[in-house]
Amino acid sequence: MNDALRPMAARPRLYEQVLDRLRAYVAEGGLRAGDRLPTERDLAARLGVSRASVKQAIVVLEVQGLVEVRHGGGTYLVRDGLDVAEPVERLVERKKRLPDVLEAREALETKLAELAAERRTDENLTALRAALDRMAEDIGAGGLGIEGDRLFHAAVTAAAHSTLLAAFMREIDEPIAESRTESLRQPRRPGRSLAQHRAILTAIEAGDGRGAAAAMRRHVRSVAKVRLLEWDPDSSSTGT
Amino acid sequence: MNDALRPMAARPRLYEQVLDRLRAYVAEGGLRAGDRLPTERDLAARLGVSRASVKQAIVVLEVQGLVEVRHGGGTYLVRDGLDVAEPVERLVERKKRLPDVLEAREALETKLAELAAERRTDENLTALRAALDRMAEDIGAGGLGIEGDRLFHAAVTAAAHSTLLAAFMREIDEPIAESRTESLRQPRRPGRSLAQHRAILTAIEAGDGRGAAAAMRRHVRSVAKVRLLEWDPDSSSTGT
DNA sequence: ATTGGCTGAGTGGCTGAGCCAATCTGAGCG
DNA sequence: CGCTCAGATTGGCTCAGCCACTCAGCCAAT
Repeated sequence: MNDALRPMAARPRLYEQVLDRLRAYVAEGGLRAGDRLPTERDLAARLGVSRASVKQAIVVLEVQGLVEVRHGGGTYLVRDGLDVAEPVERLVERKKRLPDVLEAREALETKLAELAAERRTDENLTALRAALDRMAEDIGAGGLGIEGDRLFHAAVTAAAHSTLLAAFMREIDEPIAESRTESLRQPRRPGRSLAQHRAILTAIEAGDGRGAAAAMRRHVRSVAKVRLLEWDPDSSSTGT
Repeated sequence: MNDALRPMAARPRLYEQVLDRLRAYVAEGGLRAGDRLPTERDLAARLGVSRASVKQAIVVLEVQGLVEVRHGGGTYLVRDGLDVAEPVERLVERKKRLPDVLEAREALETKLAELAAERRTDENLTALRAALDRMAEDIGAGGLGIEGDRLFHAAVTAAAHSTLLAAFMREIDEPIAESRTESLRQPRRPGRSLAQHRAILTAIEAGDGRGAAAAMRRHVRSVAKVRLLEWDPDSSSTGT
C-alpha cells in the first residue's frame, strides 16, 4: 500500500502552539521549580491570543502535573522544566520497528508464563483452554486463529496475577497485535503456533514454571523469527 | 513544617467536575470507541456551565488521547471508556509492596543482560568494569557498595541498547533503589552481591547471552529472597 | 448512473469584554 | 512594631458572537 500521500498532519490547535511557546519560554529563561509564570493576561497579550486559549494550555500543563495554579496567586512551576518525561507510549510508536517490541515481549511473557504456572486458578485454566479451543476451531475452519491467539496470551497474563507486568504488557499491546496478524499469515504458521500454545498450556497445567517459561520463550522467538524475515524497513504498516 | 492537616480537597476546578460528569456519562451510556459525544453547546447547556469550561475538559481528554476532536465534525471516543489506563507510576506506588516489582525486575533485567552480552560496545564494558571497581573499593572500605551496584545495573541497561526495555526499567527505578539499600544491609550480602556481579560481567564480556541471563537471574532472585525475608507487611517504608 | 460543485445547517475554534473570588500588597492605625 | 483592611492583582468562569471546517443533500455536467 503506497501511502506516499500523507495522513495530512493535523495540528492547527492554538493551545498546542501556546504550549510550545511556553515550553520554549521556560527552557530559554531557565525557569526552575517554584518560579512563577507570567500572568494569563500578560501571556495572552504577548502571544496575541485570547486568554481562553492560554487557559487551555495551562490546564493541560496542570493535568500533567507540571504546573500549580493558585487562584489569585499566579501559576508556578512544579519541576525545573515543562517537558514531560517521554511517555513510553510514544517510544512504542517510534519503535514499532518491531525488534525492540519483540525483545520486550519475550522478557515479559516468559516471566508471565512462569508465574502463570505457579499461580493459575481454575478459572484461569478454563480461560486458557477456551482460548486454545477457539484457536483450534478457527484454524480447522481455514482461519488464522488470530482471536484465539490473542485470548490465549491475555489469559496467560491474567493467570500470572501480576498487575505490574500486566501494565507493561498493555503498553506494547497494539504493536504485538499487529505482529500477530502478520506472523499467522505465514504458511503453516497457524498450526505450529497452536502446537506451541499447547505446550505452554501443558506446562502451566502441570504447575511447571520453568517449563512454561521455556515453552513461551520458544514460542515468542519463533514468532520473532518469522516476523523478522518479512521485515522490510522501508514499508510502514498499512492500516490506521 | 507540620502540614499534617493540609490536603483539604483542593478541587473547586470546574473543568474537573465536568470531566467527572463526562466520564460518568460515557460509562453509564456504555459509549464505545467511535461513538460521538454530545456537542459542546449541548453539554454546556445540560451541565449548566459555559462552553469554555466544557472545552477545557475536552482539551484534557484530547491530550490524554481519549478523545478525537474533529473541527466541524464533533468529538469522538478513541477507546471504549474515558478512564485513563491506570498509569504505571501509580501502580508502582501501590505496589511498592515489593514482590511485584521484583518479578518485573527479574523479567526485564534477565533479558537486558542477555542483550548486553550480545551488543555491548567497548564503552559499555568500560562502564561496567568501572562500576564494579567502584563497588569493590567501597566494600573494601567497609561500605555497602550501593552506588557501584546502581551504576552496574544502569550500565547493563545501557549496554543492552533497547530503548523500550530501558523505559520500563525507569518506571520501577525508585522501588528498586530502595530494595537495593535494604538488601545490601544484610550481613555478608555486599560481598556476595559483588561476586554475582562479577559473574554477570564475565558472561557479558564473553558475549555469552544465555550465561549472562542466567547469572542475572540468580542475582536478582537472591536479592528478592533476602528482601522478602525482611518483609514486614505492616510497616510501610519510612521515607517520602 | 456517476462525478463534481454548490449550499446551508451544524459544530468546533477562538475572541473580547466583563464579573466574581482568592490572594497579595502596602498604607495607616493602635 | 505589628496588625488590619481596602485596593490592586490574578485566576475562575460566563456570555455573546464570529470564523472555519464538516457533512449531507441537491443539482448540473458528464
